[in-house]
Amino acid sequence: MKEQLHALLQQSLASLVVDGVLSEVPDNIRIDHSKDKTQGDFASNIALVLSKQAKCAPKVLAEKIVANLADSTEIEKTEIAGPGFINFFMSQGSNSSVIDQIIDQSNEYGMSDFGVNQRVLLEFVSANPTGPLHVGHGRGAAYGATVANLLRAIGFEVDNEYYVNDAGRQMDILATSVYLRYIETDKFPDNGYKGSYIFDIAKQVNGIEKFDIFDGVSADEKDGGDKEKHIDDLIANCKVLLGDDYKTIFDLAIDGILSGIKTDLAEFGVDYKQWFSEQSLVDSGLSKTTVEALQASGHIYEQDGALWFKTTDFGDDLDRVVVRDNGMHTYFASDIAYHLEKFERGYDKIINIWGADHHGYIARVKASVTALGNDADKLEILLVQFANLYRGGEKVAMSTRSGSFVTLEELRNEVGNDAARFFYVLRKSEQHMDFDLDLAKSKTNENPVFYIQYAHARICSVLKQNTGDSSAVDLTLLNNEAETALIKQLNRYKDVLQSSALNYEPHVLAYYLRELAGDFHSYYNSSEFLVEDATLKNSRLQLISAVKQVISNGLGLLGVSAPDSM
RNA sequence: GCGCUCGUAGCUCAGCUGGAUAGAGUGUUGGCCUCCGAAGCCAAAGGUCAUGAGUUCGAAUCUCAUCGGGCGCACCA
Repeated sequence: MKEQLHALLQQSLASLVVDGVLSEVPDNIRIDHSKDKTQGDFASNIALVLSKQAKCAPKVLAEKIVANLADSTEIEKTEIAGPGFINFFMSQGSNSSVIDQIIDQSNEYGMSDFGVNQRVLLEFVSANPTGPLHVGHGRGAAYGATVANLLRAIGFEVDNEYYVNDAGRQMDILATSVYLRYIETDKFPDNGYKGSYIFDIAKQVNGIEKFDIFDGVSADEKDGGDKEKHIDDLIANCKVLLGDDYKTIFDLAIDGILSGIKTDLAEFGVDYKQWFSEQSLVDSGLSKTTVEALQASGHIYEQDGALWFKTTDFGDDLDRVVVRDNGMHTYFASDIAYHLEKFERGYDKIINIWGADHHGYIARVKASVTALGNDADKLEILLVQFANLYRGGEKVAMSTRSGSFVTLEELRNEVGNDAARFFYVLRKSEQHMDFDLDLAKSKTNENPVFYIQYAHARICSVLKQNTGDSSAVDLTLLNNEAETALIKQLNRYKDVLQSSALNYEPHVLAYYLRELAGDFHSYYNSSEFLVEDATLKNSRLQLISAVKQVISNGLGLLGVSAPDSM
């Protein structure tokens, strides 16, 4: 319907170009769903946009545009309003035809082929496997999974990926922490992982000799020493004394934590196509050859014994080290290789979802992409802000270091997956959010998840009570205020879905569903559905069936269930 | 200090690729169940869109400055 209006406007503008009123037809003609019913169903600001080009007042131009519009049975009337908006009032039949479309296409309704034949790589969460996911990761998980769903709904082929940082020092600290819990010493490094999950992993270790790995190590911070050096010494001792057994502990630690993360995400409705190992980049030699490639193209220089990548040539603030003076590759070096590898897989679009605290890394990663001859515009980095938890009106204190954080699993158990998924995407991703645990748990009208689910359940309940023949339907009977509003809302769904997806903004869909549910609840209170007149009854049931379908489809994309009863 | 980001109703937030009287929820106040699920509906009150300039026919939206909050500025990952 909107497409037809678009074509009609384009035609009209083209004829005005022939008449010499306009010099050219713009390629971005905007048509919006009117926010107020007195302004019709659709509105265009095109006359305001082009008034300068036409050298006449917007209202005058609007009249010319309307006069040149071809006749259409879909349009009941047009009006010029305000400073020069053109308002389109569509015929009732044109508006209500959406109901049939929704019923026909059922679960598929709303989908489109906008992104057909385009492949997207979406990397998200990618938390270090040094402990269970916490509520901060949960937001990235919910956001990423929903963005993937939205993009798929409009035709993109999306591959979800989790980058596993299984190489490097943090993993050694993890393994050493596990070993220390295994030998049950009362000494523990300041920098070790202190969480209770370390004990659980340590319990699975058996048959490995218990050495005193504190022999000869430098002092820890609490004893006036350097905590970094202290733990590095412990790791070194651990490796030497344990020999092959070190790898056994190491693998046990990472496998244990990673499988926990996988289970957690799967239960949260978040699925991955691939878990990409950082270590695999080292093993395959790609990390090394990537640095060599940068060297060959003259982007690397040596200083103080380290190799620096001249990212400032590509807009970064400072140059960055890729190989340390001890010969170790930095995390950044792996990241360069990883992104190169991503580009080589031939995706049309590569999206990374990062915690907002990593925003400082965007410039250097994009620099590396450009330096290696790829198009950095293909790489989009979306940022997700932290979530603050509130319970009983008080902010829940969290600190990763001390191990006192609320895990994603605890959150899911406390508020349920539906509420967690919905609350996480209810706010714009780059916006700080306050997550009110009490509200998410409440089964009252304060809770938007239940408000929407309730609308769905209510419709199911009504439909269940219907008896009799349902063949006689006349959608033109749906013309009271509540019905008109509801039909108008249904007509918006496809556009909402598309813009929500293209802008990576799930909250737009979440807000829409709340509005749709609200319009339904109003309708429910103002009109009776199961009336004597069979044709009217069937028509109303068709309408609310369509509402039920759209709620179900929309919630599905958000990863939230649409129960028949609650 | 430099960079990024945010500042909209008591509270939590939409609206930001410039457009018509700035919107929801919650909270407050007052109404609606002999009727399909009251986990609902209706209504009222509530605003210097942080502040000040600028661009424009038109600014919550774009530009600059100031104030205030968050984050980032490692040969860590």
